[in-house]
Amino acid sequence: MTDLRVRIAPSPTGAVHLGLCRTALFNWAYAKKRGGKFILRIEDTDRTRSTEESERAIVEGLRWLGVQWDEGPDVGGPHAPYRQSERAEGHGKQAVSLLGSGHAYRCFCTPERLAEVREAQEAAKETPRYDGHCRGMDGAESQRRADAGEPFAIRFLIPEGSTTIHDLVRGEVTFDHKEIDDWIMARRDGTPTYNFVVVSDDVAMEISHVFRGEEHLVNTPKQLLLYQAMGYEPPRFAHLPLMLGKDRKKLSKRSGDTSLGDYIANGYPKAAIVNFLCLQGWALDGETEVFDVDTFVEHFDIENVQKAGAVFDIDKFRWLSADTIRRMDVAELSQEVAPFVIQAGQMTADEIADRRDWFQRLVAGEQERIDLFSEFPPRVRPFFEADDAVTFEDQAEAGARKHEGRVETLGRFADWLRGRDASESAEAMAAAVKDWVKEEGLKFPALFQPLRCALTGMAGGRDLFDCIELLGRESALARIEAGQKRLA
RNA sequence: GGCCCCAUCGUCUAGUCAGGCCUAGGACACCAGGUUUUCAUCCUGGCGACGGGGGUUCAAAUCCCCCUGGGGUCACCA
Repeated sequence: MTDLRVRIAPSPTGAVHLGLCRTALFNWAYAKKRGGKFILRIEDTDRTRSTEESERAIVEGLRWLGVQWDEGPDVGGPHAPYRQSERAEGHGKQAVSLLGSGHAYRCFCTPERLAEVREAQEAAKETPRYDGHCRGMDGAESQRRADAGEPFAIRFLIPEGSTTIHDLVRGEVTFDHKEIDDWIMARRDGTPTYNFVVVSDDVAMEISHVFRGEEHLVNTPKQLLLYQAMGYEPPRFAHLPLMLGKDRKKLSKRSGDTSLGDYIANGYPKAAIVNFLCLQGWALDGETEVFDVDTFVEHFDIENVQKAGAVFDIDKFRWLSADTIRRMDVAELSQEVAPFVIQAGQMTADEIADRRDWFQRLVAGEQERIDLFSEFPPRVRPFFEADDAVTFEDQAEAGARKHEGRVETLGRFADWLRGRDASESAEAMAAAVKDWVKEEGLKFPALFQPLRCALTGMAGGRDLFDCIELLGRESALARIEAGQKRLA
């Protein structure tokens, strides 16, 4: 049996799309489970659109996700180089040999002529396709014109017949060759095109399985024919269902954020991103929604991949994020949330380190209240405001003002608080205050709403005695005093 | 439009390949209760689907055909 080798071959032409991430995850998991190799190859055949920056983003993004490649442009490997633009030599030789064997031919048609043909076909409501103008050209003439320096592209000659794909998720799919154009393998400038290099490089890198998005299904017969022409055994193919937007069309920027970077910036935990992506087109057992990446690797099989497209459900993604956050331990969550706090200018990295316990306590109180890391800073804003300038949100202030004796109640509470042992825990205080409220003949909201407003300016949130402890008694008392004035 | 793919709750899906265990299971969302100092968490319950029509069969969500619907693709992009 030949070695199991899979690859992901992204083109570095933009942000790291979630679809790429999912395809990478599926390929990687498949290889990992079976002891195969996972290869990263940069498909930069489009020199004008490819950028180094994008390549860097892909390498960083996929690495962040946790998929590790055994061979790639950054780590090298036995089949280097792993950047297609650096493999031109092999491509050129193959094109020439295909020309010699009659599987390909020179096409001297100008882009202008091709455009005219296409326009005429469209006007006649025909399917646009190459009209085969140069297909039957005499070999000698072709050679003569080439020698004379006339520019030409190289087209692959599609023979008569049909091709059947044995797709691992879709079964057999047959294409009549009449439907396939004599496609261009090499442009007039000599550079090879995708359908050509992808086959050439997959052969060179001994790729055994090609798992990619469904949009590539119709390319597959072209590639299969090329494998045949070159005399190589093709890999096994599997076409993954597309990830769809709310509009049920291929997920694109129109329907929302599509790049990995967007979700990282929005504070989705890595585990949630991975988990969610795994659920797009695949399910563990239909019952278990939450699982880690090791479990995914353990259970993933290409045969169990869904055929129908999967609509990207942001609500479920968000829920998965929230669930992941709730299950983290506080130290870990603190670390994840710290960059967002720093970015918001609330604390510096040093301050976070110096006040580690305080910070973790701050985080612990929000663990069940945030769905995304990015939601943390706005929720703890009051803890970074001046005691006499806490931002009162409308709802909080309105709630506080409902209570007639609010100013007096706050005053009496302040007195009560001053009388408590300064080292008393928040838990003990919370218990004690209930008795006090009863003694005072108050209802809970009559104290808690004005108090919460004075302390945090918010209508809801963590336990108030937790707030007091976080603030420190002095600051808490200052806020109550300021609140008495502001709520008068 | 041609070709190709697909079709279970609004969404992600289990069940389909090996027809009966399915009066179709889980999750998100939504609704209603409960817990709670608020918010949130959490718990309980509810709503909710085999696109339609023909077959095959004792029996079909599962097999076959047609229709309908959705998607992909038709570049000297990948």
